[in-house]
Amino acid sequence: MTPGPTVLDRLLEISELFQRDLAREFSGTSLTTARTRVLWDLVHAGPSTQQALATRLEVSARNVTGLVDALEQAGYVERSPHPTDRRATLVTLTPPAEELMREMQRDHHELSATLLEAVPAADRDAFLRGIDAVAERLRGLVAASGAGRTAAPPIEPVP
Amino acid sequence: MTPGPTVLDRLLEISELFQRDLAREFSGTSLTTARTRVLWDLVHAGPSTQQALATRLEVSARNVTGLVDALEQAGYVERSPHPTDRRATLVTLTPPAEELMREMQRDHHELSATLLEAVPAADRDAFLRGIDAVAERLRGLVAASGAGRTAAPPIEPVP
DNA sequence: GGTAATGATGAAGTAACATCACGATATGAC
DNA sequence: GTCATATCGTGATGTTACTTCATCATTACC
Repeated sequence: MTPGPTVLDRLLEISELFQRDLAREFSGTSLTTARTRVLWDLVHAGPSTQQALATRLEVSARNVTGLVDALEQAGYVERSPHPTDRRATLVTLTPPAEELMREMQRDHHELSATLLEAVPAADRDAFLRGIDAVAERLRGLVAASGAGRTAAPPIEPVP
Repeated sequence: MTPGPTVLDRLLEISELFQRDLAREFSGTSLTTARTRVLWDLVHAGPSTQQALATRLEVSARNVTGLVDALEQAGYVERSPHPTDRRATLVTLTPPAEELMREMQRDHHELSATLLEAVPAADRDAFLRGIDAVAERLRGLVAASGAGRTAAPPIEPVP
């Protein structure tokens, strides 16, 4: 039906471009996508136990230990004993990391604006509605366990 | 300025949902995102040397060796000697893998249609123009080496 | 016909995950 | 109070996706 690239193609391309850009920005520093997710979460949630981080980031607690290890060693984050629970550790952003995150947020908004500027003024409202609609639909599909498959290998040839 | 989630937020969310869906579809099979990229490329490019795959997928030749190893073992792909260059190996999709890829393409188009259906009919044209515009702008930013940073850590605190 | 580029792979290393086992602590039942 | 049980962090171990570097064919060039 659709001749050229489909919506999906475009969206996937955009995804890929984001990842590529992200990765390149970090190359050279000790930051990575996964570690930055931790920082980003701490900005929004404030000092947290590793367990809380694991839950919110939807990764194993063991993995968080490793990520925090790296972030702590690079000075982005500090571990301190939890005031009431002696099993737990509180992870907190260091001041330089907080400053860095503020900068990231500025860049984030700036890029958002730049991207929106690229779409013709007359189309903007419709575009925003469209994005929201697509995001919501996709959210629904993903939640509905596999209803929406980006691609699906139902058979395993010659296993 | 913008109160709720920005365009960027939405786009990033969509990226994440895609990845999540993809990964879940593959869980249980021996397919992964990276391996599927190889299959996908072979569909479009036909039988290829590993070198060609490495170039097109923008990964190291060594990595391709590993990916093809896994795909070959699972029966998705076959290695054969290159007819004229005895150094090279030709990688070809097996018939079951070809069938699988056809199915994936069908699903791909179907999902694309489903997503587009989610946006109000009156907004569709503007939405498509918007997506294209954003993709192009982003492509430009990424190409212009770091002009568009999704996030940027210019300093390395306490290294 | 000898040197240089090229194709695939072994070796070794990193990052992001996962699971499992374990020790330290909290908590809730009795 | 005490004791079983659940929870928090981490060591050990394994997988996947990558990388670079070295090696070994083979091919291409002068």
